[in-house]
Formats: sequence, structure tokens, C-alpha cells
Amino acid sequence: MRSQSMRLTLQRRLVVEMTFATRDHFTAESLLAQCRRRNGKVSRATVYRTLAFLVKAGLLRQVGLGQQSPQYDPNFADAPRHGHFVCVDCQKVVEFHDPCLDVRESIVTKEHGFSPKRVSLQIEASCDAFREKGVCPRRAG
Amino acid sequence: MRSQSMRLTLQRRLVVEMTFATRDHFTAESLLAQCRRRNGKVSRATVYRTLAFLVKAGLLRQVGLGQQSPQYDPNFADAPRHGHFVCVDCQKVVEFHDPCLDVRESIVTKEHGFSPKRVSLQIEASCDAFREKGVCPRRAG
DNA sequence: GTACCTGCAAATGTTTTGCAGTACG
DNA sequence: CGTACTGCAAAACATTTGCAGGTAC
Repeated sequence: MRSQSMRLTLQRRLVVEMTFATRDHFTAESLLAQCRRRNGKVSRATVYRTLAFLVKAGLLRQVGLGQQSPQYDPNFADAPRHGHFVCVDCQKVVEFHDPCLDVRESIVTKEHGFSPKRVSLQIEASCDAFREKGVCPRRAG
Repeated sequence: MRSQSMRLTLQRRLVVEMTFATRDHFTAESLLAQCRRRNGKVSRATVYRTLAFLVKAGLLRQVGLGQQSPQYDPNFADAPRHGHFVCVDCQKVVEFHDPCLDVRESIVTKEHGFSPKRVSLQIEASCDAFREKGVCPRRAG
């Protein structure tokens, strides 16, 4: 998987494991915290360097979900063309997939003389709970 | 337009003018530079504060276009539902609009129990020039 | 005249980098 | 064994904030 002139160190192994240990999105800082909770010994610099490598290799996706710092989406390799709902209240992220959207995206892209590489679709929306109760279960405290 | 308990100062006027002086996307820092080139006298803090206000007011859109820092899209008020092509080589951004996509997005969103608020669609792609010549005219130096 | 606003500079937070020591292969 | 990698701490950025002084209304 990675033996392409790169060394497989304990630290990189840990970062990669933590990256794909969950399907949830995460930030670089939260992954570092996760690694250390797992009693792993890894520096901040190595986490950032390894994440950058995974993104460049196409195994991980960096997405801007409206929050302050960029998030990483570990499900990108499995389903390269999924989109994200982001709740305007609780910030909860739900992934979705729609073949019709994909097709239409391809058509539009080609009409404009482009050749699609990666698609990033975010929809800010309110979830059911928010509309009904005015607040999300997940919200804040 | 803004007299809703907010004072119309010279600085705010300048930032708003610069924001909508072009249809190009920009960052907070580049707008600050732009303001100062226009011999305007405004502080970094005021630029950030005014941009945040415009975004909250729905007159400006903050978008993550894959670059390091977030960009601002001044065309959001005119066409709230447009998407962006971002060239993988030269980073050039081209806006597009497609009603079919809009419709499909609405359907998918509702199917998942959400109510759409804002849609952000970015497509990373290679432009004609890049595919033909292997490099974009706009690229780098 | 009084809030609200600005500008500065410091604080905050994130990501990158130089370099000496470490360890994979 | 040599070279790539790590960790540290500092640097480089981007953005926010506290506060003293300024200004729109």
C-alpha cells in the first residue's frame, strides 16, 4: 500500500490506523489528541506530515465544512462522490450519495470544457429535530 | 441597505466598495491589501469585522476552495445557487449554474429529512488548456 | 454627548520548518 | 550503515480580542 520509497514507521502506522479507525470526520488536532489518548507516541509535526501525504495519495479527503479549521473525511476512498449535509444548528454532518447528481455534474462540467477530477458538495441545512423543536439534540452542552 | 442600528463609517464604506468592486473571489488579507492600494485607511481588524458582518447578513459568501485560507465570493447575492470549478493546475475558479442540479439537490436533501439552506458545490477539474498543453496559461509565474 | 467603532498590539490557534538525533531497510 | 523520519521548538500565518481613544448621529 505505501512501500513506494517511503518507510513504514511506528508513527505513520499509528496515524494511518487512527485515521481509518472511524468513519467520522476529524481535524488534524483532534487526530493528534486521539493518537495520544491511544497512548501512542507521535508528534504534532508527524501527524500533519502524514495527513498531507494521505491526501496527496488520494486516500483521504480534506474538506471545508464551514468550521474554523479544515476537516478530513476518511470515507473518500470508498465513495469518492458523496456529498455532505451540515446542520446549521448542531453542525452534525451526514453523508449522502445520489447517482442522478453525479450524472448531472458530469454533464455540466463537460459543457464548460472541464474534465472533472473531484467533486465536493456541501449542503447547509436544518435537520428534522431542529425544525420541529427549534434545537438539535446534539447541540452544544 | 445597512442602516439597521449600524453606523456607516468611512472604513466600512471602503471595505464594502472593495468587496463588490470585482466579481473575483478574494481572501481577507488580499482585500486588506486592495484597500490599502486604493490609498484607503483601514485596519486589518476592521476588514475582518466587516467581512464577518457581510457574511452574516447574507450579502457575501465564504467558501473553502481548497486553498489554505477561506475565500469570499461577492457574487453570492446575485446567484445564490451557483457552483465552482477549480482547476487542479492553475487554481482558476469558474462559476457555473445549472437548474437541473438545483432541483436534484432539493430532492435529495428532502429525502434525507433535511431542509436546505445553502448549497456549496465545488468541482476540482482540469481546464481545456491543461489537458491539451499539460499546463495552464495562468499557471504560476 | 454617548454609544458604537476603529486601530493597535497582544493573544490565540493552526500549520510549517530547520535541525540534530533516531531508526527503518 | 546511510538516508529518510521524528520530535522539538521556533517561525510563519491567519484570525480574534481587549482596550484606549475617536467619531457618527
